[in-house]
Amino acid sequence: MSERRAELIDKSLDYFLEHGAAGISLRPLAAATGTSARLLVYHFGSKDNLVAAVLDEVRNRLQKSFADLLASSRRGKRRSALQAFWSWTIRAENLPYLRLLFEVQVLALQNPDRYAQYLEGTSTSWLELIEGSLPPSRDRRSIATLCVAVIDGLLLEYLSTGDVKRTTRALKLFDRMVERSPRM
Amino acid sequence: MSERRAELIDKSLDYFLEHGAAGISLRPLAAATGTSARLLVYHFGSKDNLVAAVLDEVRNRLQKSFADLLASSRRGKRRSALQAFWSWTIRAENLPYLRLLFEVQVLALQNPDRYAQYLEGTSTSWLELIEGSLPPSRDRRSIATLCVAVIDGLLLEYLSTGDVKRTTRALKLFDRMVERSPRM
DNA sequence: ACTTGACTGTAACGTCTGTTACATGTAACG
DNA sequence: CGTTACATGTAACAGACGTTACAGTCAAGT
Repeated sequence: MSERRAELIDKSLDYFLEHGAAGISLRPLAAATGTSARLLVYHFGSKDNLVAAVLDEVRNRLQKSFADLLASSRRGKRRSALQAFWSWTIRAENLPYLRLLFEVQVLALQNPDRYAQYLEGTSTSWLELIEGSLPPSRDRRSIATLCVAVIDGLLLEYLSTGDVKRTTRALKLFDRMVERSPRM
Repeated sequence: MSERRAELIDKSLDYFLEHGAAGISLRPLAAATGTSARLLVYHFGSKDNLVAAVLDEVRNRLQKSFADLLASSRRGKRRSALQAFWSWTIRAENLPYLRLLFEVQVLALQNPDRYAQYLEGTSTSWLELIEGSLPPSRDRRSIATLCVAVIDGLLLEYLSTGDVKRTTRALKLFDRMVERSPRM
Protein backbone atom coordinates (compact mmCIF):
# COMPACT_ATOMS: atom_id res chain seq x y z
CA MET A 1 0.00 0.00 0.00
CA SER A 2 1.57 3.19 1.21
CA GLU A 3 5.21 4.04 0.94
CA ARG A 4 5.58 4.31 4.68
CA ARG A 5 4.35 0.79 5.01
CA ALA A 6 6.88 -0.53 2.51
CA GLU A 7 9.62 1.31 4.34
CA LEU A 8 8.55 -0.20 7.65
CA ILE A 9 8.52 -3.67 6.11
CA ASP A 10 11.99 -3.08 4.75
CA LYS A 11 13.45 -1.97 8.06
CA SER A 12 11.61 -4.66 10.00
CA LEU A 13 12.91 -7.29 7.64
CA ASP A 14 16.47 -6.27 8.41
CA TYR A 15 15.71 -6.79 12.06
CA PHE A 16 14.11 -10.18 11.38
CA LEU A 17 17.11 -11.29 9.39
CA GLU A 18 19.35 -10.50 12.30
CA HIS A 19 17.23 -11.71 15.20
CA GLY A 20 14.99 -14.38 13.76
CA ALA A 21 11.22 -14.60 13.89
CA ALA A 22 10.68 -16.60 17.06
CA GLY A 23 11.33 -13.98 19.73
CA ILE A 24 10.16 -10.88 17.92
CA SER A 25 8.43 -8.24 20.00
CA LEU A 26 7.19 -4.87 18.92
CA ARG A 27 9.04 -2.45 21.14
CA PRO A 28 12.60 -3.67 20.54
CA LEU A 29 11.80 -3.98 16.85
CA ALA A 30 10.42 -0.45 16.77
CA ALA A 31 13.39 0.92 18.67
CA ALA A 32 15.83 -0.72 16.27
CA THR A 33 14.00 0.56 13.23
CA GLY A 34 13.52 4.08 14.53
CA THR A 35 9.76 3.98 14.96
CA SER A 36 7.38 3.11 17.75
CA ALA A 37 5.25 0.13 18.61
CA ARG A 38 2.26 2.37 18.17
CA LEU A 39 3.08 2.99 14.54
CA LEU A 40 3.73 -0.62 13.70
CA VAL A 41 0.32 -1.57 14.97
CA TYR A 42 -1.21 1.41 13.22
CA HIS A 43 0.23 0.49 9.84
CA PHE A 44 -0.22 -3.27 10.06
CA GLY A 45 -3.19 -3.70 12.35
CA SER A 46 -1.49 -6.25 14.57
CA LYS A 47 1.81 -7.92 15.21
CA ASP A 48 0.71 -11.04 13.35
CA ASN A 49 -0.07 -9.01 10.26
CA LEU A 50 3.35 -7.39 10.48
CA VAL A 51 5.07 -10.74 10.66
CA ALA A 52 3.03 -11.99 7.74
CA ALA A 53 3.91 -8.92 5.69
CA VAL A 54 7.61 -9.31 6.47
CA LEU A 55 7.63 -12.97 5.53
CA ASP A 56 5.74 -12.16 2.37
CA GLU A 57 8.51 -9.76 1.49
CA VAL A 58 11.03 -12.52 2.20
CA ARG A 59 9.28 -14.77 -0.29
CA ASN A 60 9.08 -11.99 -2.87
CA ARG A 61 12.78 -11.23 -2.68
CA LEU A 62 13.76 -14.88 -2.80
CA GLN A 63 11.49 -15.44 -5.74
CA LYS A 64 13.00 -12.49 -7.55
CA SER A 65 16.53 -13.60 -6.80
CA PHE A 66 15.63 -17.08 -7.96
CA ALA A 67 14.22 -15.74 -11.19
CA ASP A 68 17.58 -14.05 -11.77
CA LEU A 69 19.27 -17.39 -11.24
CA LEU A 70 17.07 -19.04 -13.83
CA ALA A 71 17.73 -16.24 -16.31
CA SER A 72 21.49 -16.36 -15.82
CA SER A 73 21.59 -20.15 -15.98
CA ARG A 74 19.81 -20.01 -19.30
CA ARG A 75 22.60 -17.81 -20.59
CA GLY A 76 25.55 -19.64 -19.05
CA LYS A 77 24.62 -23.28 -18.62
CA ARG A 78 27.93 -24.78 -17.71
CA ARG A 79 27.38 -26.29 -14.26
CA SER A 80 24.68 -28.75 -13.42
CA ALA A 81 21.37 -27.44 -12.18
CA LEU A 82 22.04 -28.86 -8.74
CA GLN A 83 25.34 -27.06 -8.36
CA ALA A 84 23.88 -23.85 -9.68
CA PHE A 85 21.07 -24.12 -7.18
CA TRP A 86 23.48 -24.82 -4.36
CA SER A 87 25.77 -21.91 -5.08
CA TRP A 88 22.71 -19.69 -5.29
CA THR A 89 21.57 -21.03 -1.93
CA ILE A 90 24.76 -20.24 -0.08
CA ARG A 91 25.23 -16.82 -1.61
CA ALA A 92 25.58 -14.28 1.18
CA GLU A 93 22.62 -12.29 -0.08
CA ASN A 94 20.23 -15.25 -0.08
CA LEU A 95 21.42 -17.14 2.95
CA PRO A 96 19.81 -15.06 5.72
CA TYR A 97 16.47 -15.19 3.96
CA LEU A 98 16.63 -18.94 3.65
CA ARG A 99 17.63 -19.22 7.28
CA LEU A 100 14.60 -17.18 8.24
CA LEU A 101 12.23 -19.39 6.24
CA PHE A 102 13.96 -22.41 7.72
CA GLU A 103 13.25 -21.15 11.20
CA VAL A 104 9.60 -20.48 10.51
CA GLN A 105 9.16 -23.86 8.88
CA VAL A 106 10.60 -25.67 11.88
CA LEU A 107 8.59 -23.57 14.30
CA ALA A 108 5.48 -24.53 12.36
CA LEU A 109 6.25 -28.18 13.04
CA GLN A 110 5.70 -27.74 16.76
CA ASN A 111 3.23 -24.90 16.68
CA PRO A 112 1.18 -25.06 13.49
CA ASP A 113 -1.57 -22.84 14.87
CA ARG A 114 0.86 -20.01 15.29
CA TYR A 115 3.27 -20.29 12.37
CA ALA A 116 1.70 -22.40 9.65
CA GLN A 117 -0.20 -19.36 8.42
CA TYR A 118 3.06 -17.82 7.27
CA LEU A 119 3.96 -20.81 5.13
CA GLU A 120 1.47 -21.03 2.33
CA GLY A 121 2.97 -23.61 0.06
CA THR A 122 6.53 -22.43 0.58
CA SER A 123 7.98 -25.87 1.13
CA THR A 124 6.19 -27.71 -1.62
CA SER A 125 7.00 -25.10 -4.25
CA TRP A 126 10.63 -26.17 -4.37
CA LEU A 127 9.72 -29.79 -4.72
CA GLU A 128 7.40 -29.17 -7.63
CA LEU A 129 9.88 -26.80 -9.20
CA ILE A 130 12.64 -29.37 -9.18
CA GLU A 131 10.34 -32.18 -10.19
CA GLY A 132 9.18 -30.15 -13.14
CA SER A 133 12.73 -29.54 -14.27
CA LEU A 134 13.58 -33.23 -14.31
CA PRO A 135 13.18 -35.45 -17.35
CA PRO A 136 10.24 -37.80 -16.97
CA SER A 137 11.09 -41.13 -15.43
CA ARG A 138 9.66 -43.61 -13.03
CA ASP A 139 11.67 -42.24 -10.10
CA ARG A 140 11.19 -38.60 -10.90
CA ARG A 141 9.25 -37.82 -7.76
CA SER A 142 11.71 -39.68 -5.58
CA ILE A 143 14.63 -37.95 -7.23
CA ALA A 144 13.06 -34.54 -6.69
CA THR A 145 12.32 -35.35 -3.07
CA LEU A 146 15.88 -36.49 -2.59
CA CYS A 147 17.33 -33.38 -4.21
CA VAL A 148 15.27 -31.08 -2.03
CA ALA A 149 16.30 -33.06 1.03
CA VAL A 150 19.97 -32.86 0.09
CA ILE A 151 19.80 -29.12 -0.41
CA ASP A 152 17.86 -28.63 2.82
CA GLY A 153 20.11 -30.93 4.81
CA LEU A 154 23.32 -29.44 3.51
CA LEU A 155 21.95 -25.96 4.03
CA LEU A 156 21.19 -26.76 7.65
CA GLU A 157 24.66 -28.22 8.04
CA TYR A 158 26.25 -25.18 6.48
CA LEU A 159 24.21 -22.79 8.60
CA SER A 160 25.17 -24.72 11.73
CA THR A 161 28.88 -25.18 11.07
CA GLY A 162 29.76 -22.58 8.46
CA ASP A 163 31.83 -25.19 6.65
CA VAL A 164 31.45 -24.22 3.00
CA LYS A 165 34.09 -26.57 1.68
CA ARG A 166 32.77 -29.74 3.25
CA THR A 167 29.14 -29.10 2.41
CA THR A 168 29.97 -28.07 -1.14
CA ARG A 169 32.12 -31.18 -1.61
CA ALA A 170 29.23 -33.29 -0.37
CA LEU A 171 26.92 -31.66 -2.87
CA LYS A 172 29.32 -32.23 -5.75
CA LEU A 173 29.57 -35.86 -4.70
CA PHE A 174 25.81 -36.12 -4.77
CA ASP A 175 25.74 -34.42 -8.13
CA ARG A 176 28.12 -37.03 -9.53
CA MET A 177 25.99 -39.81 -8.07
CA VAL A 178 22.89 -38.41 -9.75
CA GLU A 179 24.65 -38.03 -13.10
CA ARG A 180 25.94 -41.59 -13.02
CA SER A 181 22.67 -42.98 -11.85
CA PRO A 182 20.81 -45.02 -14.46
CA ARG A 183 17.31 -44.17 -15.59
CA MET A 184 17.95 -40.43 -15.52
CA MET B 1 19.50 -35.81 41.82
CA SER B 2 16.33 -36.39 43.77
CA GLU B 3 13.45 -38.52 42.65
CA ARG B 4 11.09 -35.57 42.56
CA ARG B 5 13.42 -33.84 40.15
CA ALA B 6 13.48 -36.81 37.82
CA GLU B 7 9.71 -36.97 37.91
CA LEU B 8 9.46 -33.27 37.07
CA ILE B 9 11.87 -33.72 34.17
CA ASP B 10 9.80 -36.61 32.92
CA LYS B 11 6.53 -34.72 33.01
CA SER B 12 8.06 -31.55 31.62
CA LEU B 13 9.56 -33.50 28.76
CA ASP B 14 6.12 -34.74 27.76
CA TYR B 15 5.00 -31.13 27.62
CA PHE B 16 8.04 -30.13 25.57
CA LEU B 17 7.41 -32.93 23.10
CA GLU B 18 3.93 -31.65 22.55
CA HIS B 19 4.51 -27.89 22.54
CA GLY B 20 8.10 -27.45 21.47
CA ALA B 21 10.84 -25.55 23.22
CA ALA B 22 10.48 -22.10 21.72
CA GLY B 23 7.44 -20.78 23.54
CA ILE B 24 7.81 -22.57 26.84
CA SER B 25 6.77 -20.67 29.94
CA LEU B 26 6.69 -21.87 33.49
CA ARG B 27 3.10 -21.41 34.50
CA PRO B 28 1.40 -23.28 31.64
CA LEU B 29 4.04 -25.97 31.90
CA ALA B 30 3.45 -26.28 35.63
CA ALA B 31 -0.31 -26.34 35.20
CA ALA B 32 -0.06 -29.11 32.61
CA THR B 33 2.26 -31.19 34.75
CA GLY B 34 0.32 -30.76 37.96
CA THR B 35 2.83 -28.65 39.82
CA SER B 36 3.50 -24.94 40.22
CA ALA B 37 5.97 -22.50 38.75
CA ARG B 38 7.31 -22.05 42.24
CA LEU B 39 8.32 -25.69 42.45
CA LEU B 40 9.94 -25.82 39.05
CA VAL B 41 12.19 -22.94 39.98
CA TYR B 42 12.86 -24.47 43.36
CA HIS B 43 13.98 -27.79 41.92
CA PHE B 44 15.91 -26.47 38.95
CA GLY B 45 17.07 -23.05 40.06
CA SER B 46 15.86 -21.29 36.95
CA LYS B 47 13.91 -21.83 33.79
CA ASP B 48 17.09 -22.11 31.74
CA ASN B 49 18.32 -24.92 33.97
CA LEU B 50 15.01 -26.70 33.57
CA VAL B 51 15.20 -26.48 29.79
CA ALA B 52 18.78 -27.72 29.88
CA ALA B 53 17.78 -30.66 32.08
CA VAL B 54 14.89 -31.58 29.82
CA LEU B 55 17.04 -31.47 26.69
CA ASP B 56 19.69 -33.51 28.45
CA GLU B 57 17.05 -36.12 29.07
CA VAL B 58 16.10 -35.97 25.39
CA ARG B 59 19.69 -36.74 24.44
CA ASN B 60 19.90 -39.55 26.97
CA ARG B 61 16.78 -41.27 25.70
CA LEU B 62 17.79 -40.89 22.08
CA GLN B 63 21.23 -42.23 22.84
CA LYS B 64 19.73 -45.21 24.62
CA SER B 65 17.29 -45.89 21.80
CA PHE B 66 20.12 -45.59 19.33
CA ALA B 67 22.22 -48.06 21.27
CA ASP B 68 19.35 -50.51 20.99
CA LEU B 69 19.35 -49.98 17.25
CA LEU B 70 23.05 -50.77 17.04
CA ALA B 71 22.60 -53.87 19.15
CA SER B 72 19.70 -55.16 17.08
CA SER B 73 21.49 -54.41 13.82
CA ARG B 74 24.40 -56.47 15.01
CA ARG B 75 22.01 -59.39 15.44
CA GLY B 76 21.44 -60.22 11.80
CA LYS B 77 19.33 -57.61 9.94
CA ARG B 78 20.47 -57.52 6.35
CA ARG B 79 19.29 -54.04 5.50
CA SER B 80 21.80 -51.34 4.78
CA ALA B 81 22.91 -49.13 7.63
CA LEU B 82 21.24 -46.16 5.99
CA GLN B 83 17.85 -47.82 5.79
CA ALA B 84 18.15 -49.10 9.31
CA PHE B 85 18.99 -45.60 10.49
CA TRP B 86 16.08 -44.13 8.58
CA SER B 87 13.51 -46.54 9.88
CA TRP B 88 14.81 -45.87 13.38
CA THR B 89 14.48 -42.14 12.75
CA ILE B 90 10.85 -42.22 11.72
CA ARG B 91 9.75 -44.60 14.44
CA ALA B 92 6.89 -43.01 16.35
CA GLU B 93 8.80 -43.27 19.62
CA ASN B 94 11.86 -41.42 18.33
CA LEU B 95 10.29 -38.89 16.03
CA PRO B 96 9.08 -36.31 18.57
CA TYR B 97 12.47 -36.29 20.25
CA LEU B 98 14.20 -35.67 16.96
CA ARG B 99 11.73 -32.95 16.13
CA LEU B 100 12.49 -31.26 19.40
CA LEU B 101 16.24 -31.33 18.79
CA PHE B 102 15.60 -30.10 15.29
CA GLU B 103 13.74 -27.12 16.64
CA VAL B 104 16.44 -26.22 19.13
CA GLN B 105 19.14 -26.56 16.51
CA VAL B 106 17.36 -24.20 14.14
CA LEU B 107 16.59 -21.74 16.92
CA ALA B 108 20.28 -21.74 17.78
CA LEU B 109 21.02 -20.58 14.25
CA GLN B 110 19.30 -17.26 14.84
CA ASN B 111 19.85 -16.93 18.53
CA PRO B 112 23.06 -18.68 19.54
CA ASP B 113 23.31 -16.82 22.81
CA ARG B 114 20.04 -18.28 23.95
CA TYR B 115 19.96 -21.79 22.53
CA ALA B 116 23.46 -22.87 21.60
CA GLN B 117 24.11 -23.81 25.21
CA TYR B 118 21.64 -26.67 24.87
CA LEU B 119 23.48 -28.16 21.91
CA GLU B 120 26.82 -29.36 23.09
CA GLY B 121 28.10 -31.26 20.12
CA THR B 122 24.74 -32.78 19.30
CA SER B 123 24.94 -32.14 15.58
CA THR B 124 28.53 -33.18 15.00
CA SER B 125 28.11 -36.46 16.89
CA TRP B 126 26.02 -37.96 14.10
CA LEU B 127 28.51 -36.92 11.49
CA GLU B 128 31.42 -38.52 13.28
CA LEU B 129 29.34 -41.58 14.06
CA ILE B 130 28.51 -42.17 10.43
CA GLU B 131 31.97 -41.28 9.24
CA GLY B 132 33.42 -43.79 11.67
CA SER B 133 31.18 -46.53 10.37
CA LEU B 134 32.24 -46.01 6.76
CA PRO B 135 35.13 -47.87 5.15
CA PRO B 136 38.13 -45.62 4.67
CA SER B 137 38.22 -43.82 1.36
CA ARG B 138 39.14 -40.49 -0.07
CA ASP B 139 35.54 -39.27 -0.03
CA ARG B 140 34.64 -40.65 3.34
CA ARG B 141 34.05 -37.27 4.96
CA SER B 142 31.97 -36.05 2.05
CA ILE B 143 29.93 -39.23 2.04
CA ALA B 144 29.24 -38.93 5.74
CA THR B 145 28.26 -35.29 5.35
CA LEU B 146 25.94 -36.21 2.53
CA CYS B 147 24.34 -39.05 4.46
CA VAL B 148 23.65 -36.82 7.44
CA ALA B 149 22.21 -34.18 5.14
CA VAL B 150 19.95 -36.69 3.43
CA ILE B 151 18.65 -37.98 6.73
CA ASP B 152 18.13 -34.47 8.07
CA GLY B 153 16.52 -33.21 4.90
CA LEU B 154 14.19 -36.16 4.54
CA LEU B 155 13.35 -35.97 8.20
CA LEU B 156 12.38 -32.33 7.82
CA GLU B 157 10.32 -33.21 4.78
CA TYR B 158 8.61 -36.04 6.58
CA LEU B 159 7.89 -33.89 9.63
CA SER B 160 6.46 -31.18 7.41
CA THR B 161 4.32 -33.29 5.11
CA GLY B 162 3.86 -36.59 6.94
CA ASP B 163 4.47 -38.41 3.69
CA VAL B 164 6.21 -41.61 4.79
CA LYS B 165 6.04 -43.33 1.44
CA ARG B 166 7.61 -40.60 -0.63
CA THR B 167 10.41 -39.85 1.83
CA THR B 168 11.18 -43.51 2.35
CA ARG B 169 11.28 -44.10 -1.39
CA ALA B 170 13.69 -41.19 -1.74
CA LEU B 171 15.92 -42.69 0.92
CA LYS B 172 15.94 -46.08 -0.76
CA LEU B 173 16.85 -44.39 -4.01
CA PHE B 174 19.74 -42.66 -2.29
CA ASP B 175 20.76 -45.94 -0.72
CA ARG B 176 20.97 -47.56 -4.15
CA MET B 177 23.00 -44.64 -5.42
CA VAL B 178 25.46 -45.01 -2.60
CA GLU B 179 25.77 -48.77 -3.10
CA ARG B 180 26.45 -48.40 -6.81
CA SER B 181 28.84 -45.55 -6.34
CA PRO B 182 32.49 -46.42 -7.01
CA ARG B 183 35.20 -46.03 -4.41
CA MET B 184 32.99 -47.16 -1.54
C1' DA C 1 10.41 -32.91 72.55
C1' DC C 2 13.02 -29.97 69.53
C1' DT C 3 15.49 -28.90 65.77
C1' DT C 4 16.73 -29.37 61.20
C1' DG C 5 16.12 -29.68 56.48
C1' DA C 6 13.50 -30.61 52.40
C1' DC C 7 9.44 -29.47 50.24
C1' DT C 8 5.23 -26.68 48.93
C1' DG C 9 1.43 -22.92 48.77
C1' DT C 10 0.24 -17.89 48.44
C1' DA C 11 1.19 -13.78 46.88
C1' DA C 12 3.77 -10.47 45.33
C1' DC C 13 7.71 -8.02 42.78
C1' DG C 14 9.31 -5.63 38.58
C1' DT C 15 9.39 -6.05 33.76
C1' DC C 16 7.81 -7.03 29.38
C1' DT C 17 3.96 -8.15 26.16
C1' DG C 18 0.29 -6.64 22.39
C1' DT C 19 -3.01 -3.38 22.10
C1' DT C 20 -5.70 0.89 22.69
C1' DA C 21 -7.61 5.68 24.23
C1' DC C 22 -6.72 10.20 23.64
C1' DA C 23 -4.45 14.09 21.92
C1' DT C 24 -1.62 16.35 18.52
C1' DG C 25 0.39 17.18 14.31
C1' DT C 26 0.35 17.99 9.17
C1' DA C 27 -1.07 18.42 4.65
C1' DA C 28 -4.78 18.55 1.11
C1' DC C 29 -9.19 20.16 -0.37
C1' DG C 30 -13.57 22.66 -0.57
C1' DC D 1 -10.73 29.47 6.97
C1' DG D 2 -12.65 25.06 8.12
C1' DT D 3 -12.93 20.38 7.37
C1' DT D 4 -11.13 15.99 6.53
C1' DA D 5 -7.94 12.20 6.35
C1' DC D 6 -3.80 10.38 7.51
C1' DA D 7 0.08 10.12 10.57
C1' DT D 8 2.42 10.26 15.05
C1' DG D 9 3.45 10.88 20.22
C1' DT D 10 2.22 9.91 25.16
C1' DA D 11 0.50 7.03 28.26
C1' DA D 12 -2.01 3.68 29.84
C1' DC D 13 -4.40 -0.89 29.89
C1' DA D 14 -4.76 -5.83 31.29
C1' DG D 15 -2.19 -9.75 31.31
C1' DA D 16 1.89 -12.92 31.18
C1' DC D 17 6.60 -13.46 32.24
C1' DG D 18 10.65 -15.26 35.50
C1' DT D 19 11.73 -14.87 40.00
C1' DT D 20 11.44 -14.25 45.02
C1' DA D 21 9.85 -13.26 50.01
C1' DC D 22 7.40 -15.30 53.49
C1' DA D 23 4.94 -18.67 55.76
C1' DG D 24 3.79 -23.23 56.39
C1' DT D 25 3.84 -28.54 56.31
C1' DC D 26 5.98 -32.77 57.31
C1' DA D 27 9.17 -36.33 58.14
C1' DA D 28 13.83 -37.53 60.05
C1' DG D 29 17.66 -36.89 63.44
C1' DT D 30 19.41 -35.87 67.92
